[in-house]
Amino acid sequence: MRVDRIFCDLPTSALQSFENIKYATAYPKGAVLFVEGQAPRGIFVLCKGRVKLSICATDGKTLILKIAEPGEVLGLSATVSGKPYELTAETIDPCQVNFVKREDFLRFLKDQPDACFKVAEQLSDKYNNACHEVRSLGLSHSAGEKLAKLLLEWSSKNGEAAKQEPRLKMALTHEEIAQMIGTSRETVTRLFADLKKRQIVQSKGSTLVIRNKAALKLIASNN
Amino acid sequence: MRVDRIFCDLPTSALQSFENIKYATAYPKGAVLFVEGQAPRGIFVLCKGRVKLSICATDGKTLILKIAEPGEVLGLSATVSGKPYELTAETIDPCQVNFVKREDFLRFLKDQPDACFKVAEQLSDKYNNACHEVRSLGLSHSAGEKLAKLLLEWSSKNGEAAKQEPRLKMALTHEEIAQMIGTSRETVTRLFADLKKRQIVQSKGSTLVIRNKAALKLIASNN
DNA sequence: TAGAGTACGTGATGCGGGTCACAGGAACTT
DNA sequence: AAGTTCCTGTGACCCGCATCACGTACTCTA
Repeated sequence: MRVDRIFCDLPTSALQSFENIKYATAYPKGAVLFVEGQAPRGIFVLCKGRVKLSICATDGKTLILKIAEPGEVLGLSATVSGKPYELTAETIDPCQVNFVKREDFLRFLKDQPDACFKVAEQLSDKYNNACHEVRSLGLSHSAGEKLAKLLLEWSSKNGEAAKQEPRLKMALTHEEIAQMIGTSRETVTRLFADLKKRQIVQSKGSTLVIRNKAALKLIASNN
Repeated sequence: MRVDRIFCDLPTSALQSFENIKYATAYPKGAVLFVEGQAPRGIFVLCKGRVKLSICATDGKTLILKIAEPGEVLGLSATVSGKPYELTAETIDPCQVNFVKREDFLRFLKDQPDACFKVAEQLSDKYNNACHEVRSLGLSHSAGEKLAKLLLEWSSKNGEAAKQEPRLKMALTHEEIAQMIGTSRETVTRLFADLKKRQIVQSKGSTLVIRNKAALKLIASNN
């Protein structure tokens, strides 16, 4: 039942030393694991619950980069490089987290080459995601396009991938969705209204049904 | 005279094995090292010259992420993770490059824990940069703000950091600058015109003089 | 059951900046 | 010296969407 999957296929000796340095912790909903700009204290392996990762500007404007799910390692790059956390992590569910102090973690990496390689892989993944984010922010123009992409991405995560009329429960407010695609709350509302009018989606209570996946893909790709 | 600085403070045994797997190569100006979407062939350690890193949309719109300088390792994350290159690398000077094949490099990492840690650090740095890019794309609004930031960044790299009237030679066209800050060529032209009219910068031939650094910082920060 | 707080829906308005179109300049070719 | 090609400058136009300013609905607490 290991949830810190990143290290789970390591030799047992390595697993053991990881067990020795980790602190199992629980956080309530709305807790802040770390804030952008802080000196790195260590890594947080998310075992249960979801964590919102965001950056924000001086004027309060916020951009949500992703919602982290169990299995992810948070604060990894800052901890490795020693530079400040580059984003803010805040729980949006009650969470179960394994924390490892920076010094302990660095020592662990020096001692366990296999773990070090795993970390490199993790970091590559994170970099990849960041590049996708850059692409969508820098090249996708219309807000509608980004919303369509987001909906498709969600539907593919929910195990509803295959169905041609995927359902997904909207766990986020319009405000938060707006912060994910870098637009305003009102625009998100209007976009949803438009999608409904065009019969592309349909909302039943708090779940959203994608009635016309093809049309949504058309909006997402290209113009 | 080691230019692949990332590995230069490794034990000599590690250095030696790196020497054995690297291919020293020269590229002319305008050569393409790799293209986004390609399967990773390996890493490119840039020793001399500059390389333009960009992503581009289906419609041809391009975003320049950065201009890599000697000492940087290109294609690292793709090579480590095995996923496709996430961006395109194209030389803009004649370049001297050390190439290492993916399999050789992975074996090298497995054998040399110290190198592996260095790589993790490198990846963290890259991730950091990507986060800054995301921040500037997602939160900085006006094109003017981004241009000001870019100019300040350049002036600080040129050893002209301290001077209060830094000079910098414009090696890029307006078109390329536009692609760096995600705007159109015409907007860049207009922004420069405006900065000149307001006596903030001044151009002498192909070099640009920043006459009012404070004003430029004001534009860059905040609004 | 009233009131407060938070999310949603929608019109009116205005600005940033993308796009088009064209006119000088500068630099390289033959 | 004339032609090509690439860069720069500038005006006109217009569209997406941020912002403001409401009104409505739903939930939570007292």
